[in-house]
Amino acid sequence: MPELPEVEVTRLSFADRIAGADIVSARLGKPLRWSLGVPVQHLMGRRVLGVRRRGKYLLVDLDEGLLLLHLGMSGSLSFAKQLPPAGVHDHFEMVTSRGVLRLNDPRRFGAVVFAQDEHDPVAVKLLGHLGMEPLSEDFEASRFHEGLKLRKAAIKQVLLAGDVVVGVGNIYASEALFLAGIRPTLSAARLSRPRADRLRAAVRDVLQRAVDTGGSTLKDFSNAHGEGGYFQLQANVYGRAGEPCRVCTTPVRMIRQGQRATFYCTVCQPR
DNA sequence: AAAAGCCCCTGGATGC
DNA sequence: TGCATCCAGGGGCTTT
Repeated sequence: MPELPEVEVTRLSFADRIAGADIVSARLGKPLRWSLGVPVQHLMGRRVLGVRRRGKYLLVDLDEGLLLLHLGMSGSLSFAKQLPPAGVHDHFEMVTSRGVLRLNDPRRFGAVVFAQDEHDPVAVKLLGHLGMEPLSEDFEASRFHEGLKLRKAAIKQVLLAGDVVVGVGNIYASEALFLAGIRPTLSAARLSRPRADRLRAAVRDVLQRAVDTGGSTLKDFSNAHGEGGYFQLQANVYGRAGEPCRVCTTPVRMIRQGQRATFYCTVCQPR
């Protein structure tokens, strides 16, 4: 579910409010893809310093150590003074002096991991291979083009892989390629510098617009206040198989790349 | 080294 | 109504 925009929207919705909070208690539900790694008691008495984001991970900085949170495919966070009793899909909860932080994740592909710092082996395993941050200064055009040149795989799959640029998931990969006029099946290595620049701009543009509209709520995404996003309403191709392209009216085509659906316009994205 | 497949898991939609 | 099948916003791990 959550790609970079949804994770960032989530972060923005509670980071300021939880900063400075003291952890009173914590509990875990069913196992997630990765679980804490330390007893929950380890969190008690710690203070939350702030919340950062790296790719699709949230990094909750504590006065000692940090928590890596991942929302997987179906995760969402809530943060409020008070929350209803925990349901069957609430698998992590942290009571703090400023409110309760809770992770709801039906499919349990998400993760809550404690790391001593960013050099902790578990942090290196999860974050070490990640590519450039698309909305930050370090997303340099030349590095992007160089990274793509090393990859013969389809550009859509290279975007999804996250080792050249992070945060671009299945929705925004199709959307960015549409904006850039690039066919998703084209080998990444075959992108000229001008086209790589165009794609870089499209990735930034689509992700920023998605953050600004509260992310995409396809099914059940909501920020930490429980509010949904609206980006899905302006999707050009994602989820629109057979419907007319908003630019040229040609029916949008859906194909499969590595078990994932890809949507594109055969006319607006000629190659 | 890179690429392709395989899973992890639950729930909703669709079809018989 | 019941049951089977397919699909879903991710990504680390194993195998080629």
